[in-house]
Amino acid sequence: VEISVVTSLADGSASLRLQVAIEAPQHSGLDGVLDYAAERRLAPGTLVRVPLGRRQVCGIVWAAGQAAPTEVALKPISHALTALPPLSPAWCALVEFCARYYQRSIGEVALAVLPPELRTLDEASLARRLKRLAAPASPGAADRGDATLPPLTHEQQSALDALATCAGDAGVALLHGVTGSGKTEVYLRAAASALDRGRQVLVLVPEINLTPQLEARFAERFSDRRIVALHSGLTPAQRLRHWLRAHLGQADLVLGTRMAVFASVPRLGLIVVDEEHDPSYKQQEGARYSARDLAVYRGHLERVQVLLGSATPSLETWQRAAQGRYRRLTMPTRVGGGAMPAVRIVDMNTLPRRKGVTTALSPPLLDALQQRIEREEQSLVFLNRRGYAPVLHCADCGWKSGCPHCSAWRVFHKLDRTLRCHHCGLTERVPRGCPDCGNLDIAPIGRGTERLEEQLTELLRGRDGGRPRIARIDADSTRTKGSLQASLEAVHAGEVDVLVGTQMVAKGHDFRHITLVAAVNPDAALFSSDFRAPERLFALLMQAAGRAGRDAARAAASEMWVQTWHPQHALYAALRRHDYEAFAKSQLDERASAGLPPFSHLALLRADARTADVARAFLQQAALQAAQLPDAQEAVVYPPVPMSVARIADVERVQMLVEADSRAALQRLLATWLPLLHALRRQHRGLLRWAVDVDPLAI
DNA sequence: AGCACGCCGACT
DNA sequence: GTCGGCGTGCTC
Repeated sequence: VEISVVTSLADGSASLRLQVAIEAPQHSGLDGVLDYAAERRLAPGTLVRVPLGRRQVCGIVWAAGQAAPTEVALKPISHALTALPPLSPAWCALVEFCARYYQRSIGEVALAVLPPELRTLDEASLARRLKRLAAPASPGAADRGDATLPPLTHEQQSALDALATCAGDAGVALLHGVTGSGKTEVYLRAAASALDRGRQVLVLVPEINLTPQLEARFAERFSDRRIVALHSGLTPAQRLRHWLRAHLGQADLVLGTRMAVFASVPRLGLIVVDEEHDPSYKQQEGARYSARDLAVYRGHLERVQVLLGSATPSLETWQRAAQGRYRRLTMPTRVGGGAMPAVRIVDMNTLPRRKGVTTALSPPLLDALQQRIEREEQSLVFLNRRGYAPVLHCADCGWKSGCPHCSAWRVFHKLDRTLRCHHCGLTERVPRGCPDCGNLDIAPIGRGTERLEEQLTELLRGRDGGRPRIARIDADSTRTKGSLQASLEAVHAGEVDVLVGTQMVAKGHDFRHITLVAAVNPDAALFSSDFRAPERLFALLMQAAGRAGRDAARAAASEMWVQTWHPQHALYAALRRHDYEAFAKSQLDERASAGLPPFSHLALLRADARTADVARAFLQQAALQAAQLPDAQEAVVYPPVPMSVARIADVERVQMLVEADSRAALQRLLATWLPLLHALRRQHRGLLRWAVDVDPLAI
């Protein structure tokens, strides 16, 4: 910690100079920590309030090298929140790494990952909240008996044995277990071991929706321990309270979404990343960090074990395990010996063609669904597209329901008779007739979950001969609080015959009575320009398949149906055999020959502007600048291209791919290049913003 | 990002 | 004559 004495205050009194990370976005140009004067020494990690321009902002005392000399007279710190224990050096190191790696300012990252409420508190209200937290001791160590732990399978036992041999050491383990193999039990036992050593455990899940279920499992097992959740669904007050409990060491288990990787945890003993392959771990705005990658780094930093779990690991993780950098633990069979669902590929080409219907529900699938209803079993029909139909169309004049502000169609939602743009949010009532020619006969093209629900209601019969009981779960049906929970409970209670949903239902939920899962129209991802689309599709379908037959007694009869126009595709062949390893190998071979990740490292430079010309010109200039840099030879900068949705809310979006053989080379280039872009920006009138995405997931 | 300052159109 | 539009620039 470098704190030097300065004597430049107006009244001539001696004072300390210290560095403070403050909340200032990347493009503000304030990329470093700022210097302030203080009358006494403050530990790094202490929360402070400081003047910045004409306002007061929250800051964190930062440990850093020698302060850069500055001409600006130092302003004094307004006050320090010393009631709060300072953030640890390890926490600061994690933030610093994140800022450097993802090319954002330290202050931006540090303040953005604190609970918003904490940034606004003054000393008095902080003291009040801390006092309230201090009151109740740990929830009575009443029923601590580990009486009824479920027996472990051999696979679970050997995974845990392997973890135990290096417990307390740093190191990453990949727990590769098929759906239903009991990964959660391994998490629970590994957590128990860390808790017994007096440590805290951090558990990451990809989606908010999955926290209640996992939280319940942990709460049931560790009834004598305090568990807190950290995710954006909490009220500001809850989030602050939970964060403080973690920070003060009162919470033994911290469970949350990607933001939780930054939880301040003084006695960290284990990090679990469930469904480590899930794209939701990548933050998509601001500092675009990967919570999974940061978890690995944090484990390394704090010398604790990191457990990455998945049935379909990301190829990056798989590759590292193959290289021996991660320890691989494999659980290839389901608990109770249940079989994986038999995969049936329905060749849509062989079905009689009906005019205008391209993605029909095939008769064999409808039969299979009907049979499940008769047998009082449940089915899940998966379609990754919400709304009634993706576009409306006028057959007379050719009008389509485009969004006036985006290069995208507006989706027809029949339930509330609206046309909605899923990109900018524009929502209007469906016009009575074609807006261009007045034709009253405008028709939906394609199908979303609303329409699928409607079609299934028409085509299936309930067990009593009446209407089938169909539930739909997607972002629309779960908008109001508690509605997802209510729908899930209806499914669990057997009040639903067929569950229709988007990927929201394919992930993680433990349905006991589902014996058939169907993917109605998954083909689009096979021909996406995004090289990761097949990996995502395979993971999603494997995960969806895993919803079937979770009750071992019914597993033998469970099936996964896939309707496709490309039944010979290698992805489906691998899916049919539940052969992740073969799929991963073929994908890695393709990636290797194409020089794509994990065999190269990517960054995307994005530019947003009112016109595509301005955005493109900025990126072209930026590419020219990059070519001048000493590290230019180590990277390839590709020409700018419009993003797949080129315009959103009247903003044109263009991006440029940067590729390098090594992470270090990419980092070197970005570190020297991006500062130049702050200056370049000023030369491009009409450029709204630029940003870099390191290790982008979608390109 | 805020929050200033700064120079041009429709109102009391 | 002012209120206010958002362009430009600065914050230790």
